[in-house]
Amino acid sequence: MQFKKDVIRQTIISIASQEFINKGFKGASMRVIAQKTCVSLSNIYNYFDNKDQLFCEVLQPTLVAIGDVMTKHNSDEYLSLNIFTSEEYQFQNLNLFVDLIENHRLGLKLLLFQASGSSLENFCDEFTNQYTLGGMEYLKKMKERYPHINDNISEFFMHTASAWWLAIIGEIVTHNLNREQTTQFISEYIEFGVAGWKSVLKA
Amino acid sequence: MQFKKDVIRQTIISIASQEFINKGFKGASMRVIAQKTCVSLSNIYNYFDNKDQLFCEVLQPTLVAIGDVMTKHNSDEYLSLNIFTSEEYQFQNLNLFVDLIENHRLGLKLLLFQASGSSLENFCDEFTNQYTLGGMEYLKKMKERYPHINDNISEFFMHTASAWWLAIIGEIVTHNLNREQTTQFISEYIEFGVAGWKSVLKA
Amino acid sequence: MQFKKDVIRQTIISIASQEFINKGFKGASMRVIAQKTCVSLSNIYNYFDNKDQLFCEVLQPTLVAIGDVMTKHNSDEYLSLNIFTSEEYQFQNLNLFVDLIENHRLGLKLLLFQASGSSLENFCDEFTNQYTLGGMEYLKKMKERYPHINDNISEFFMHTASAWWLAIIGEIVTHNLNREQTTQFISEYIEFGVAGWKSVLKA
Amino acid sequence: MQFKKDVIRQTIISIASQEFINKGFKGASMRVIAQKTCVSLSNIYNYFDNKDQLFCEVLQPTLVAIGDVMTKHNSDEYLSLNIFTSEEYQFQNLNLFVDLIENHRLGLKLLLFQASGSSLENFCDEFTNQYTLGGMEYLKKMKERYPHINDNISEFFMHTASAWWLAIIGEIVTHNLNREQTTQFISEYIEFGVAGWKSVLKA
DNA sequence: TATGAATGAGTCTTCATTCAT
DNA sequence: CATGAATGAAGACTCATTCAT
Repeated sequence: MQFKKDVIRQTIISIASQEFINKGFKGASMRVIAQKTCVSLSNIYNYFDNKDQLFCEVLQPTLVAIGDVMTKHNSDEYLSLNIFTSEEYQFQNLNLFVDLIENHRLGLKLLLFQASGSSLENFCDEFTNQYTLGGMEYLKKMKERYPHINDNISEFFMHTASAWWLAIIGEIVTHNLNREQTTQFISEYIEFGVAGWKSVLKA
Repeated sequence: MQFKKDVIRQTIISIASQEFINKGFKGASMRVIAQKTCVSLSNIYNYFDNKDQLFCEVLQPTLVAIGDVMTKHNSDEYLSLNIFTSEEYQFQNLNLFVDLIENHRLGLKLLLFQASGSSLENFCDEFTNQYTLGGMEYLKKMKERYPHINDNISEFFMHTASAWWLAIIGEIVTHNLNREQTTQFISEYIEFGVAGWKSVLKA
Repeated sequence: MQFKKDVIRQTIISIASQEFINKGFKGASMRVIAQKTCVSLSNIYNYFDNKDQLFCEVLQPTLVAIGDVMTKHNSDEYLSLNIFTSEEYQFQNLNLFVDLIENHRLGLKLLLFQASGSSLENFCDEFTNQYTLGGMEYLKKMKERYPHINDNISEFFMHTASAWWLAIIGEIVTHNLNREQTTQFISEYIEFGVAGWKSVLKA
Repeated sequence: MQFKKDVIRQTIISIASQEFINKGFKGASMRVIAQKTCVSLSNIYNYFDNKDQLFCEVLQPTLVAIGDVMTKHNSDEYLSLNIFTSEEYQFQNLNLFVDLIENHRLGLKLLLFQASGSSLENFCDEFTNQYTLGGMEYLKKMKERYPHINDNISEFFMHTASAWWLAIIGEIVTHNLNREQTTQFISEYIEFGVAGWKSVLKA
């Protein structure tokens, strides 16, 4: 029973995911999702409270994964100037993002381009803002540890840099680059970014 | 009279544009557009056949501008190896895009992120495909004119390169970079691209 | 087991009662009742056939009590002119109603104001009609026993007199008068009514 | 055109009124109202924003009439002890209420018994509260003008007295008393009330 | 040109109820 | 006895669009 329930639940999520991808949050229809899942429309509401919650449920793994990446990315072990020279750091950071994209391609697509109208429609903006704040914090700590660096960075610049990452991800996801392509793509961007920051921080 | 008609028409387009930007094609409501324009709902249909056509009309200047850029970009005057070395070319090409973005920020935003559900929802894909074909054509002509270059370029590579531009534009548009920022941004990318192509074409 | 079953049954009835009071028959939801009772929705249907029956079950004690009052009220012991003079009668009659209201405040509220949509929605009307018929019967018997009274009473008048009582009850119940207030209230009305009937019957 | 619109509007209101009377606010269905009006469901929403607003619109004349009665009832001309002795006052006051009931029988029924679930469901309570406050004010002014009266009246008593009137109205309306019956009914109550207040105020 | 009226299909969601387990 | 799953009908309401005037 519980088994079957889980199966149906997953089926709904899966079908809904496709519908949301194809039609967007607004354009997707609960009726159609029900029909394609071969489930009565009302029965969907035994599994999910409403359309928005279904959408969030579809995106939950993606959101969790993003949270994980952010947590690791902001962890103390990165708090060193090695950021700009250590190949190891670059590699880890690279894999972090590549894995995220590889495993949550659809979710990221949804989140970035198809969430309009849902409660997650501002996720990207909020994410960028948080990421920006985190970046400013990080900068402050860096300055404490390495007093010679230039920390005169505008919040706007930081914001743009944050938005940058989302844009990169959006691009990769939009054009269905495979792992290899993604890796190369991102590694180039990391190179680019590291060089940029080095220059800016005068580190 | 004709004057007034045009004014109304433009007002509708203007308001509709805002609505589409804020709510997306699906989320925007003809009723709301009518109310905000202080025009009767049915009267809108004297100016535009239907919602989709209104959306297209909103985007027409943008589509035209994109077409122009493409035309110039593919015109014969660029059909020379100067592409990779001439600074003048780079500058022209750069301004072409910067102008496009500057003048059609909203339209591009609409086209790239809010067209889901409309007849233009596949515009980006189609555009990329066409651009890819155009690129392959261009490559062939180049090979005819400069036999020593390497034209062994996969269509996939060309496709990615095409998608690339749209992504860049999307990014700039999403984050509301101003002209100066945009210029710097794109010029860096052009540098990047030119170098890339030079290397790939062994030119 | 039977014990537990009864407990659950009573719990459902109790919760349902509150829901019906707050939302009315139509507005109350079986789902909500189930949730508040911490019982699965479908299990309610092991105890009650349907929403309407649950509603009736909630009201059963009230209906029984009303029936009792009516039975006593119409019993032979009252079949005497003492009705109009005996203080004892008045007192009994008074207590009958006060007890009814005291013990079935919620039920009466439900019956009078929240039964719309249920099979009991016409209870008050039917009750009034029956009460009217009973009154006419009573009048006939009285005439047989006390030929000198005037029995030329229209059914309409009797009907109004019947409706009267329900209205009084409704009022008391609506405004949550306590026992003391209720007693005074009703006793005044009884006084009023007795005087009225005395005059009408020329008794 | 405007004529037809008004006709339809009134038809909808009329049909809706019946439906609300028969089924209550919750029980009435917009679909059914549309069908009975021979109007498409969606067209109703060209006339009324939503079900609740339709309900309020149905009740508007009644609400206005109630407001008028209250205004007159609280006007300064009544601010005299004549209240308890003048036959003229009693007559005016009587007619005020009888007219209200005569002209707004259905509306009052709706308001008193069928508004559950609508935004007017608390109208009676609020009305009673306001009426109570007004009564206390009135009492104060009376005391200023006629210092010998007893103004030691609890707000609860005043509240009950206020609720009283609504109950009376409810009763008359519920049992469809005609004008003559209503007049007698209310005149009796006025007599009752005047006597009561005289006694309480020791006036 | 402009509009108010009208519509049918559609939206998401909730309903009371049933059934297999 | 209890439940989770399922359902069809219905809920209010919105949609883009049409049409007569």
